[in-house]
Amino acid sequence: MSDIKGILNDIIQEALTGLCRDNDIETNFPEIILERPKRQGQGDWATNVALQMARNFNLPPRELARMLVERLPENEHIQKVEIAGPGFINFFLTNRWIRDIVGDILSSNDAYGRPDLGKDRDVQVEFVSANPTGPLHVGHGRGAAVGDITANILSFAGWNVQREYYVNDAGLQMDILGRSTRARYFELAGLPEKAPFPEDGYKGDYIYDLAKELLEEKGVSLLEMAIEDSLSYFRDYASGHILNSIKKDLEGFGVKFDRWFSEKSLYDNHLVMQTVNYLKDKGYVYEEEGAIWFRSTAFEDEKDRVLIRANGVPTYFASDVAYHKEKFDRGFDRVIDVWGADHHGYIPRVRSAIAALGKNPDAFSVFLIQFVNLLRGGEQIAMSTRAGEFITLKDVLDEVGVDATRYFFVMRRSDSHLDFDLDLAKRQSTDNPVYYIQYAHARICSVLKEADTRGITLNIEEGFDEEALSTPEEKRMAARMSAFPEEVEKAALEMAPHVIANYALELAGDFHSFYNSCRILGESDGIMKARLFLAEAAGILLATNLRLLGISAPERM
RNA sequence: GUGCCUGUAGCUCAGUGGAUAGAGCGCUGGUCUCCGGAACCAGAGGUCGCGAGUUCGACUCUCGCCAGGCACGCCA
Repeated sequence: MSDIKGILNDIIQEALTGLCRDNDIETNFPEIILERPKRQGQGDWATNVALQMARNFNLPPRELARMLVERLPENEHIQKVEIAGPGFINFFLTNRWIRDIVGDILSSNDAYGRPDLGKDRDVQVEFVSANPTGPLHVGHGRGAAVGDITANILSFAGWNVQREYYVNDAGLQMDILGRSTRARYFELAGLPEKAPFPEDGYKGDYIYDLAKELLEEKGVSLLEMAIEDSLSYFRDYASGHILNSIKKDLEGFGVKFDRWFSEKSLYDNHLVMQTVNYLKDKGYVYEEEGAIWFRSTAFEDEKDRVLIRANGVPTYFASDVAYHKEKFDRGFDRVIDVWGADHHGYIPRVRSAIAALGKNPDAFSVFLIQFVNLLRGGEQIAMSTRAGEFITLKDVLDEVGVDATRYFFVMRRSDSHLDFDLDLAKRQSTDNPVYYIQYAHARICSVLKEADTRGITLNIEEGFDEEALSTPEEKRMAARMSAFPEEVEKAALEMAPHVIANYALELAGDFHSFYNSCRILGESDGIMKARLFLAEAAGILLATNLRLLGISAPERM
């Protein structure tokens, strides 16, 4: 491996330690910070260590920098070292690192840049988890994309990832769904007065569709059914069908879950009551005004929470506590929930419950997803879930396609609002970042293919002349490629898929600049091969990024 | 009222203690005899919401304001 940063770090460390010893200064100095200067003329790498240490030495930073530079040993990677600005030390490298980085990428291929953060530990990512009471809307789509891509990144980073969807198929909402469907069925059968539509019912057209299906399948036979039987029949029929279409939508979006976990199963297996009793045994439960409370204020919540209502019905929170106990009992080292940002107030009580259950709340993290603002031609599209008027995920997928939809959902930090412009997303032009990235990949494939048809053979084992790569565009792209391991590590640690989305866009931009200013085929053999290897490495990296994003990497467009 | 998130170029956003704050779109002006012009280059455009503080150094950390969003149920 070529770890130029590590090499520089060692050299500086050594010089600094020596300098400290000679001057009777403590050698427990802070970590040496090395970064890539943004500006040209400031070298390939730079350190501010002289600025940080100047006080310890009681010297002006520039003077300390000079003393440090004098002590730096010769190294094949280093061309020259300069002191700049207030006391930065800038390193100008020989081209050796470019050969190393390109060689690494070509030999590691799609494994290049894999950080071993997970060390094969188990992590569960639970996301989407929309109630089966209606189709997935755009907000769920963002959660789906963020969850799925985060899972991809964690998996790439060495975690053993399980994707799970929590199905809220128990409770009051299900009954309302059943009554809504039943009311529409009676309405279509011409008897609306016999089953009035519930006040808080689901008004979307999809309920009519379900009722129509039932009329076609079962005729009017359900009109005669006793009310208790018919309610559960309509409820199960509606939730079952809606869940199926949710599964189909997600599949069409390229999102595949390892497990669909039913809330109802928690009740069927008595896990909810067992969990409440467990907390009771530990002394975190008390009764007041007829309800059973969890003493979450013993941990980090601002008020205690009801587990069992006065009417004997458990709250949603009760089953959620049971669910999280179940998750940890399955042995995950980390548990990640992806929620809509409107649920943020819920975090302290769940963390409290996890702590009360004797689990480590720091092994649990919640990933909040902010709202999506859907635009068309710059104008916001008005939506109302209550009135059943909203754009569904499927609508968006049908209109703009999977690749662009996935990209747009993760191009911004998850905790900030997202403007999603449908017109921009489906535009197949330079404005659209997805096509920009895919186009770079296709171009690379095209050049490599053209090289092949011209009978040019490439074998990285034979190496190439890195001195043939001399333009700023080539170095810029190579530097970007060498930064990929840090970027993917950052994306994994911070669970930040937008880091990958941005990186891919920047690398694509570097490639387009390079391609435009550097002729490849037809140049002298040394230059041509060096550039072909460079392009091939960029292609591998673009493909890796697109794979992490779950976006296709076309060879032709 | 309390808590959380956000405030950076005309617009949408990157940037979690370093040098002259970046990118895309939009605007202005350029670039192909040639490997894919769905591309590239250049220019204009900023009191980083406001004000203090910490620091050699602050868009970044702390505190206080201002503005927008969200949450504060025996709803889910």
